[in-house]
Amino acid sequence: MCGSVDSTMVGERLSVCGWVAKRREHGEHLAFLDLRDHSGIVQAVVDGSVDVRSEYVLRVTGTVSLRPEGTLNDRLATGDVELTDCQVEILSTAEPVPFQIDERTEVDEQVRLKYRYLDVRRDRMQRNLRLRARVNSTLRRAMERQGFCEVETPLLWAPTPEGAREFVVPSRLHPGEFYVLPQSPQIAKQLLMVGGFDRYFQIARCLRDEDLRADRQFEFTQLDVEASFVGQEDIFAFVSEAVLDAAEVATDQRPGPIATMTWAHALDRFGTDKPDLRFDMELHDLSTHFAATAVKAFAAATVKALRVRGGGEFTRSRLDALTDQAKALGAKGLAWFRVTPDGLDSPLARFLSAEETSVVRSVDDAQVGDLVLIVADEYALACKVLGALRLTIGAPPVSEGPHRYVWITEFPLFEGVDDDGNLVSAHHPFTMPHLDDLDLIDTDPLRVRSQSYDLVLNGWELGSGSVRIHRADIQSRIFTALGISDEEAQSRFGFLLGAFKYGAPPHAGFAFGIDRLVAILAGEDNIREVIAFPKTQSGTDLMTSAPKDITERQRRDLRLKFVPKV
RNA sequence: GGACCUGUGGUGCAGCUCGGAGUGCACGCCGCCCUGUCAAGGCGGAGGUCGCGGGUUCAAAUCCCGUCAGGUCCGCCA
Repeated sequence: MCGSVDSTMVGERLSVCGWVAKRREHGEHLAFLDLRDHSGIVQAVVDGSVDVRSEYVLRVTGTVSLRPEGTLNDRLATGDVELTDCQVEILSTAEPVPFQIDERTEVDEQVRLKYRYLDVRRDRMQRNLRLRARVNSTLRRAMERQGFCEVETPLLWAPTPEGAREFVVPSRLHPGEFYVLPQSPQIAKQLLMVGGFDRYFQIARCLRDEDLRADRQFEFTQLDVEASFVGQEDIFAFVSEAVLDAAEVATDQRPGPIATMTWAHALDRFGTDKPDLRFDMELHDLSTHFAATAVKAFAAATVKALRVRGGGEFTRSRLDALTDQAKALGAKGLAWFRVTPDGLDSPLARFLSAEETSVVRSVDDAQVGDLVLIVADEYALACKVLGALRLTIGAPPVSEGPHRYVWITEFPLFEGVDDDGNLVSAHHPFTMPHLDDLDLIDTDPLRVRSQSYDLVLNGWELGSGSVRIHRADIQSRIFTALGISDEEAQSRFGFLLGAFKYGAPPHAGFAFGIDRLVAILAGEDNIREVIAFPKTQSGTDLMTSAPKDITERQRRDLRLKFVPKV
C-alpha cells in the first residue's frame, strides 16, 4: 500500500496501486507523481512523458529507493523514500473532479453529498468510516465476551401505531396491507427473552419517519441489548463495558467509570435530561426567596438563575439575542443583572428589595464582572430555557474538551397527557415503574418514577433503556392508565402479550446510537460525517435523487394510486 | 407547520449596508517552459443563467416580494 512503503524496503521492486493525488513536472525527463490510497501517499519518480492526470488510477511498479540527500520530506510519512525506475500502468483515466480530494478547502455539503463517492475518497471520511468500523467490531467483541448472542430481527415488521412515525412498505401479495420498517427491534428482542436468548444483542438498523436533525437521520444504527434475570445495574455494567471499550479504541484512553445522576437532579441542575458535563454553570433555584416578591416579572412558580462568569462584558445586543432565544423557547422574558462594584446593573435592579438584591448578587458565588440570568415561569419551562441558555453561552464545540459520559436514571414513567386526556409513556408502555411508586399510578401518575435510564455523552443522548414489565398485572394497570383497552392492547401487541403468558423471564435492556457515539469520538458535530451515504435535512439523497417515482408496473403490482395534494 | 443563516466561473471566498459595464483573490482546469519537486515554480489561456421567477429603477449580484435547494434550531423523535 502507498502509505506503508518505508526505508526497510529499499532495493525491493514492488507494485502499488492508487490514485494520482498530484503531478509535479520538471521538463521532458522528470516528473513526480504522488500516488494515494487510503493508507497514505508515496512519491514515484517518472519520465516527463508519462501522461497521467489527477485521480487517474495507476499501478506503478518501481524500485524503493532512499531519496537523495536534501530532498526528504518530513511532512510525509513516506517522505524518506520514493519509487524509481517506474513502469506506469493506467488502470483507469479520470475527468477533472468537481472538488479536490484533499483537506485544503472546506467543500459545501451539497456538493459533497452529490459526489459522495468522491467525498469518501477524502481523508476525513476515510478516517471517520474506518473509525466507525473499528467501533463496530469493538462493540461486537465486547458483547460476545460478556456472553451475548447476536440475533438478527426482521426489517419488515407489523405496524404498531405508537411512538415514532413508521416507514410503510406496501405488500404486493396482500394488496391494501402493509409492513412497516422497525423504529427499533424493541418487541422482537423482548420476544427473544421469552424465547430463552437470555443475553441478546444486535447492531441494528432502526428507521423513523420523523424530521431530520444534525443528530438524526431516517435510518440509524443502534447497539441493541436485552438480557434476562438482570436489573438496571447489570445493564449499566454490560453497556458501560462496550462503550468504554469503544472509547478506548477511538481515543487510546479508557474513560473512568460512568457516573449516574437522577433525572430530577439533571433537570434541576442543568435544565435538561441530557446534561453536558464538560463545563459547570449549574442552575440555581431562587423560588423561595421570591415567593412573596413585589416584582411582577418574578411572580411565578419557579425562579431559576444562572451565573455567567465574566458575563458582565456581554454587549446589549448579545443580551438581546439571549432574550430572543429565551422567548423563542416560550419564556415571557429574560432578566439579566450585571454584577458591578456599585451593585446590580439591570433595568430591573431598582424594583428589587434589599434582600432580593443580595440574593441575586450572590447567586452561585457571583463576583464583580459576572452576569446573572433569571427566568421565572413554570418549573419545567424555567429549567428548559435556562438549560438552553447555559449551552448557548458555555458549551464548547463537540470536537473539543473531554468526553463526559453519564447515566440518567429514574425518568418519570409518564411524560404528560395527550389530546384525549390519556397519559403518554415517557419511554414505552412496557417500562417497569419504580416499585415504590406503584400506588401513585392511580393517584398521582405524573410522579411515578420508572426504571428507565439514558446514557448521555457531552449533551447528546446516546441511548435509552429500561427494566421491562414481565408481570401481566402490572402491564394491565399501565395499559389502563394509558387509556389502552384490553381489546386495543390485544390488537396492537397481542403477540407480545400472548408470548408473556408462556413464561416471561424478568428482563431489561438498552439501545444506543452508534452514529452519535462515533460522531463525538470522531470530533464531528453531525452524524452525516460518520455515515457513508446520508440524507439531507429534507430527507433526500442528492446522489441518487431518492425519493423518486416508481414505474407504472410497480404501482400496478402494489395497487397504489397517487392522490395529489389539493 | 414555524424561525433564522447560506446560494457569485469546476472548488473556496470577497463584492451586497450605501444600485452604476461580471470586478477581484486563492485553488483547480487547459497550453507552453523547466532534471529534485512535494501547497513546486515561471509565462499564457479558457471558464459566469451572480439558485430561479417577478417587482422597483434610466440602471439590480446589490433594494423589495415570491419560490427552490442546503444548513442550524423549534414543533416532532413511545
